[in-house]
Amino acid sequence: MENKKQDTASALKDIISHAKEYGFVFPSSDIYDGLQAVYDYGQNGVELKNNLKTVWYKAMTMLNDNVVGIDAAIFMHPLTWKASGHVDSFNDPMIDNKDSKKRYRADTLLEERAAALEDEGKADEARAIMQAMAKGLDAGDLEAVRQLIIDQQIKCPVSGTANWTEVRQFNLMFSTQVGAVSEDASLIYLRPETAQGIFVNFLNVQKSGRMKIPFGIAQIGKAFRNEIVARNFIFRMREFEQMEMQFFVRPGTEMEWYETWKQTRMKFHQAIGLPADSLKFHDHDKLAHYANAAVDIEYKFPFGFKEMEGIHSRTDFDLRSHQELSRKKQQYFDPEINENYIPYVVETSVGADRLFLAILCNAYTEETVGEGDQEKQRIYLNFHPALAPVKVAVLPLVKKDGLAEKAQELVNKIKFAFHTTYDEGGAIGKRYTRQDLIGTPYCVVVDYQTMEDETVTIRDRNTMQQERISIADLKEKIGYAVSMERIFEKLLQ
RNA sequence: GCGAAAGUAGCUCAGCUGGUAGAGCGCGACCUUGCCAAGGUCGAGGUCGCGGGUUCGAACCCCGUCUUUCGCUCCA
Repeated sequence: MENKKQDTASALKDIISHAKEYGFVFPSSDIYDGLQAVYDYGQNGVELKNNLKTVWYKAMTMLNDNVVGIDAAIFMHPLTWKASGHVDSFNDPMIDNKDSKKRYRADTLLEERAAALEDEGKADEARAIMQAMAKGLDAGDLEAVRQLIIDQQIKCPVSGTANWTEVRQFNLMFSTQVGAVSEDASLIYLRPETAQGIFVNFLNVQKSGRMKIPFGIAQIGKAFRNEIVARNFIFRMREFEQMEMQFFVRPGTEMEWYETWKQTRMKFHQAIGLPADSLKFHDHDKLAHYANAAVDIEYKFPFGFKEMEGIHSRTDFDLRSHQELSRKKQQYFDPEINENYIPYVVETSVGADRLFLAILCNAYTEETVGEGDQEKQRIYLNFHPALAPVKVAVLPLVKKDGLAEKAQELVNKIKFAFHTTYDEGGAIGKRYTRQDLIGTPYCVVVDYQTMEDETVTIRDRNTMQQERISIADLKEKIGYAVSMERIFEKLLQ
């Protein structure tokens, strides 16, 4: 058990090192020692991530003729977050007990105290507490709130002590100001989820696109949460990217669609190369304020099975809430049943960065090749060819005798069809390894025979086997293998 | 947030009781070679995370701080 923990810890460390060394993920602002829970994608990481986003977006919008995309702004009207429940849910003054390590809402502790006093017939005292607390909170004077808790000798119900930390305002939303003059400026939030951009555009899309229920709106975009604790590399970041689809359905049919999307999404993860036994559903015991059913798709990360995607039946919570606050009807007239209603919503929401991490962890392969004295450790990234950052590396066997020029010529022939790289430095074996380490599925070598008969060898990353083929067939052969169509075919099965 | 460990070259790390910085790999140029991390020569690259303190002198001791990893905690 002890060993296993060490193994999994080092597995993640190896992947983090590899990600940095080979240009996938760098700590943000690295030269300034990084910024907690913020990361940048490097030259290979951005290719992989873009491929993931593309395959998701196409799987949503091209494979389903009733799903369309949008790209909503990160800034939204502040009332959006009032309607969604984020403003109320995430503005709590919190306090920790140092002995029990339990965290409480400071206002709740004081309210309970006041209620207890009232029961004892000390209504005046109770009122004084509530007034002092309100004054402190309104003024943002958290130290006063803490002092109040200490003065009242409120103890932690678990540890029974009054050993409290400072009171801190926990707000998961980042805020900033819109407007150049600060007095005129209004507080605005960086969106903590992309979903609301879809909800507020529901009618715009439905009317302009003449969409009929059921239909979906898909979106990829950044979201921001001021996480208290961020852990596990890019698993929980302050700035992250979501790939979301909100599917609008007739009330009463939501559970069928919930089931359908559950299965569809699981199939997707398997189609892009994640093994079935590393994926599982995890039903939520405790439902969020907006949901009547919720399940996570979890992936077996080196630190355990963790949420990668959430599928929620959100009822009409969001649209109804927006309707109330905006006073604009969010209804759909269903011609089939001749009725107006606020649609129910089934949401699929996957973290692009989490999916990236899952794909990277899954791809990282250490294997022993050769036997006896020839035995060697080999590391490669086993990406689905359609996801790999670089599809093919063209390598001249040697630099001289015109082989380099011939190889360059070949690069120019294929580089517009798929991401191609050229490498002439060092021994051929080293160059194969360089490509293995970033997960390039194919290496094409120009050798002396090429000069005579226009054939090259093509080497497969996983098997290391080579095959000699004609240059004329190269584009088609590689193009077929690296196309996302192979993934879509699996989804349609 | 609490507790633990770590931070030295691009990477992995060594560096003794405090005495002005090392290896392997990688990287660049050239020579040799030519199908799975080849050999040789030369070279670039570090105010030892950062800031203080102690000391004649600090990578090393002390304090603070930042970052990362791990365990709790938290996660609409």
